[in-house]
Amino acid sequence: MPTRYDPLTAEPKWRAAWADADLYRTKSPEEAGDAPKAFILEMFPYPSGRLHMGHVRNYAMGDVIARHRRAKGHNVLHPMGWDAFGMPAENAAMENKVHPGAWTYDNIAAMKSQFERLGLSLDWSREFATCDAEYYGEQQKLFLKLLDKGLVYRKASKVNWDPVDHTVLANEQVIDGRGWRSGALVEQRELTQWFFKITAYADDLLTALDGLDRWPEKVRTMQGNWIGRSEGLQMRFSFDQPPTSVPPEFEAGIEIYTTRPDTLFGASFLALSPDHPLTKQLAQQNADIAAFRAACAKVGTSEEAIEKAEKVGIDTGLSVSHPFIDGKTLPVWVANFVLMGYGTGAVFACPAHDQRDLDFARKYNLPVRTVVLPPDEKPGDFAVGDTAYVGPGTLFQSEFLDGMTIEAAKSATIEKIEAMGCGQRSVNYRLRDWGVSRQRYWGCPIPIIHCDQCGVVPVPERDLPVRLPDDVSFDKPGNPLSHHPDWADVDCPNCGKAARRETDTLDTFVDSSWYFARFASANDLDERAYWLPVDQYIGGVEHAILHLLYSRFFSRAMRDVGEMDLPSGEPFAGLFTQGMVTHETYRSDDGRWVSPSEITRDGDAVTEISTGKPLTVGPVEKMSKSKRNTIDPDTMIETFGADVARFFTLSDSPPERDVEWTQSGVEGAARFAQRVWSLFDAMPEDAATVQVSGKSDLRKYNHRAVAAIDKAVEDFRFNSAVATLYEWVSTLKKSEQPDQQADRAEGCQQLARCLVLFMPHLAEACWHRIGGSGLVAAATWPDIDASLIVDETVTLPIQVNGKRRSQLEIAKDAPQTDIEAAALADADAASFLQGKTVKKVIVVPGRIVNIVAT
RNA sequence: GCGGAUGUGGCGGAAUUGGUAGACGCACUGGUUUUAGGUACCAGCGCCGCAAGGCGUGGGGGUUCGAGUCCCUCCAUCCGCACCA
Repeated sequence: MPTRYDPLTAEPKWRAAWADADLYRTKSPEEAGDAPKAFILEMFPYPSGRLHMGHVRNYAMGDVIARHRRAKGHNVLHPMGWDAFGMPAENAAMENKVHPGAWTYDNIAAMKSQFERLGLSLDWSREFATCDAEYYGEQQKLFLKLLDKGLVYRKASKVNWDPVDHTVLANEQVIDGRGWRSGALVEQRELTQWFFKITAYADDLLTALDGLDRWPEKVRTMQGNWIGRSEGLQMRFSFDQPPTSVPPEFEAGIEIYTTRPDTLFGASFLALSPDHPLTKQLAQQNADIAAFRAACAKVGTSEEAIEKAEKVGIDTGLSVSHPFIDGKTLPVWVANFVLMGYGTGAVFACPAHDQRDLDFARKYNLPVRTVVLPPDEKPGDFAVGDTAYVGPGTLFQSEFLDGMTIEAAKSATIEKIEAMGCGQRSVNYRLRDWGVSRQRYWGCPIPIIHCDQCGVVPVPERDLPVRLPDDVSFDKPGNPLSHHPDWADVDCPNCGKAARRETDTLDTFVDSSWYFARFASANDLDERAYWLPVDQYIGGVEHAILHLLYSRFFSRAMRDVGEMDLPSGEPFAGLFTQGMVTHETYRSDDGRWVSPSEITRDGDAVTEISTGKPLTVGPVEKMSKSKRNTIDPDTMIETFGADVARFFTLSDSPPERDVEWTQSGVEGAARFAQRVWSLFDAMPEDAATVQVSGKSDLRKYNHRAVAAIDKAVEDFRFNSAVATLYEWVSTLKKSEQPDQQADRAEGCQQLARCLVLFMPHLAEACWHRIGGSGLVAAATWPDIDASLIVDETVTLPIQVNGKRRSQLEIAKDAPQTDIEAAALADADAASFLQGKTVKKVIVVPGRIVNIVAT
């Protein structure tokens, strides 16, 4: 009597069995012996309180890898924790009058129970939350070590101020001029902030990208662009004015940076940023310049502003001397398109060969002088109109550079400037130092005390961790720590006088920049050198720049302060970025978004259940609360079981691409689960003990299926592995002949051990059903008999003039002449050769035969 | 503007050393069983054509005995960065 598999009763039972067996506990290096280590890590979640399908997909992928490695004899570290500091907890505190800590730990408890229902092979013994004082205390120690090493510093700087969240944002957190969380237009403010000196590693962070061969090309490119290295010349233009007209600090001249020193003879003016120190000085004496600066500040950094920003400027009245042309002077302008944050905040403009400079020159009638001659142009004829020439060519109208290529001219110019002593070859990066001060409560306190006498004093190690106070109020905007009545009041550790704690906390990206190292050295074991780097890291591509770059910086910084034995400084040897889980959207006539749980579908027609009215089916989009197109993992688990939910997220699309959640697709996965069960349910109860030999077609198929799944998992082609599982189950179900039963039993033994990566509970039930010993979750990967993978005979397609016409069965090692003869003798092929002369027969052994005839 | 990817049936996708295009799943069609329905099982399913056959991997061109795969070119979509000198 066939039975049905009931995941709701089976899944908790097998999870309990795994827990009893303590299967997923990480072994120490000593216990592991010669077994290779495998640190498999998925980006740890923010404890929002609810798991979403994106989590399920992410952790299902990591679980496949972890289980695969474990089955292949690796010592696996597969931990989980919580990225627990951040704004949502404070928002909850403001809205619901709950303490951020209580809110966070409640969420963690709720999410952990959801996690447990998924049946992931995680070692929870290393769990921590970044808001645990033990964790952030260690982070404070790290901060002080980096401070000591000069990798942390304080400076007054213009910052991105989020007027809604009342906090500072890193450049990376400003998207289109708006705060990445609040969406509010960001303002510029001048504050004293703590910075991590990520630029100290700019060059290494860039060049080391080449070595990250198990990272997606896309991520490496994005990081490369973000770091943005450029090579050029930094040089000084001296003023030709009498000294009195120039502010004293700038008497030496104006420093500029350029990547096109070859165009120096085409220079027509200098342009200063509105925020350049010289501009500020001049603004104090010149009302027009002051007004111009004010106008630029108002434009801000909003999307539209930059989009339309016309190039505007103002003449300072100053002029500088051209370094190579005696008596030639260049006017100095202030221009809105020059950024203070890049290079020196001042440029020389060569309008003929730079579009921005050209736009500006045309507007203000400044000279345009060409110095690079395109190939095929004659010196007399060549001129630029409204489009600058930026292509290749040779130098002309440039004295000693005439006739040189651009590259040669760059070098020659730099050498000459260096010889003249007014500049040098220089490398510039787009990357800025990382501002980490945040005016928030729910973050890691910066372990610093400000003393009127002693200045900035680190909190002594014995006083760490600097704990967050519990008694805080959120009724005022801004930082609750600075509103606290006495938390900040301390005695200076140096002189003992009354002093004040730093009330800023660290950017939460700091918390996630080294958590992997904490996992590696949990339980007071210093196993960092053993476990690091992470062998396989898996997470969303949205972290391609920030989190991954900061982590790479931190690993280097920690290495350099002796916190981590990781010579390369690379924390993640392998990185995989998975796609999102998407769903159709539904909208009612009156514009409401309608949840998938509130609809019925008949073919293409979708109806809202409550109103009975038709809905418009919108585009497939990332699951989000705002579009109401989310599917709740809990509901799925209660309906189909965790295995089916996990399986579906891996089955339909390649893992790096988005997967569309569909009801019918999930039902297909659920049907598959039942088919698997019915296969095993029809097997003898001792099928797991059957041993076979021989070379039947079914045995060959079984062993090839194992090999195919092995390879697909290895290559992150989970959807292909799933396809093989489907096919394999169908093949085994059809193998009903009496003489196939032993081989079928072997296939089932192997299938259970492959399936356990994807549907661990079901695989366990199947394994048990056929009398498998122990737990299949603890079983080793099936051995493959290599002799079964290769065929003695092969089926070769026969092509005539490149089109497949027939096929032939022939011994694998048949000589080419035999194959050729067999192909020419083939009746089907012959019918296509009538009236033609065979010119040539191409035999690719084991692949194909192609008869060329005319 | 710069950089990166992607483009294959009605849909998601497979084909990963240049060698049988469309595996597997979804949807759909027909059938069997049971039934109130779902379930389960069998068969079919790129396009044109009665067939023989022809045509087919975004468009066009090329290399090759042979191209989804390599080269050139154009188009479309998505993602990232964006006044970086």
